[in-house]
Amino acid sequence: MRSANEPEADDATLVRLLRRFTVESDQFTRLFGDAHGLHRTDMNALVIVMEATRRGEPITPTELARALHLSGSATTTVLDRLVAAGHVRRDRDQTDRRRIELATSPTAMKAGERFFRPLGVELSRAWRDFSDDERAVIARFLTASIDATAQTRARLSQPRATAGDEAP
Amino acid sequence: MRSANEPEADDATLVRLLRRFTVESDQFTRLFGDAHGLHRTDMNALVIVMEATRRGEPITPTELARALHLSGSATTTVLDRLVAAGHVRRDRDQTDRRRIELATSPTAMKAGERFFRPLGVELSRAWRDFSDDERAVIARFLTASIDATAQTRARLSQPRATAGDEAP
DNA sequence: TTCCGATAGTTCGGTTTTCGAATTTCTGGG
DNA sequence: CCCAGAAATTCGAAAACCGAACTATCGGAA
Repeated sequence: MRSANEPEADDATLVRLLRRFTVESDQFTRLFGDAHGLHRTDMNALVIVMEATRRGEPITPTELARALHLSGSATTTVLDRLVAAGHVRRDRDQTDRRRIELATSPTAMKAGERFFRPLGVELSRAWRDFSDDERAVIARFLTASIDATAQTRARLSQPRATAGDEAP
Repeated sequence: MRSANEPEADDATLVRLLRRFTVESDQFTRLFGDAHGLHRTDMNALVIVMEATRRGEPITPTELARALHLSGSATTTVLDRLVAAGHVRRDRDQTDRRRIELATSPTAMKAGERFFRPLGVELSRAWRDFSDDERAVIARFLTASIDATAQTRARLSQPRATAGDEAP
């Protein structure tokens, strides 16, 4: 289709574009936080709890702490803020009464949807001209990039053996 | 090329993949911060200063504060930390002696390159099978997504007129 | 059953980050 | 020369975060 007339997209260009997208995306979510009196950590926590709620697998404070790379005590205060603001509810697990299941309130869910809807609409508009084949290419690209990043991170965070042996 | 046998990539799927990439990318940079005793804000600041230095357009503390969405005083202490750690240098502008130009030290630059090199290598490996045409599609997709996000953000942060009029 | 170690979550005191309000130094015009 | 404004910093005060101690609960073992 379009080999000439198109700016060449070498590896460095793709990296640059991905970086620009991540910072732009970050700025957008920060806008939501500013509009609702939530700073970065609260935003991240709310998104994670929302995602878990929507998926039907409610998250616990300990799991949230791990996801946020935050201490347990700091996570408690984060949840205190979110609960005080009416965005999150703490539900005790009845089978194991030590555990607590976090749930997002319907109002917070609605607020989030209302805020992110315009972005979804605009993205859909920006993507409407991509064919199924092109979408498949893009999905393949993103999946490969995610896997490469996760794999490199796992390798760098676990500099166990340099080669060969695995099992004890 | 590949219409069947490929998982369908509708809008929701692409959004999900983009989100997964941003969080994965975030985790990776956080790993660098942990390895060098830098928390989130210091990392962000260092990356911004690095980018400006590499581009040959050194950034000032005020611009950095705006980029970080941070107050001026907080930015000063961030810079104090980065300077104390030997990562950043403050150079007074000679033509306007009020201003200060930030510059990253060569050691910090090298450390950053050494750390992010493995990721670049892995990404290049993950992307090596994409043709020039496919890369063009991906670049077009990313550019469109960046523009859509930036445009939506600008619109939501400036709810001036609902329709029609622009110029005074 | 009762006891004990482990687990989930919170509370508490202390350190680090961030902010808003001065303060200092410098520029550019009137 | 003088003054409004800009750039960066300093100075308390408020907020976020952490590590350790604490409470409540579960799951077995004696």
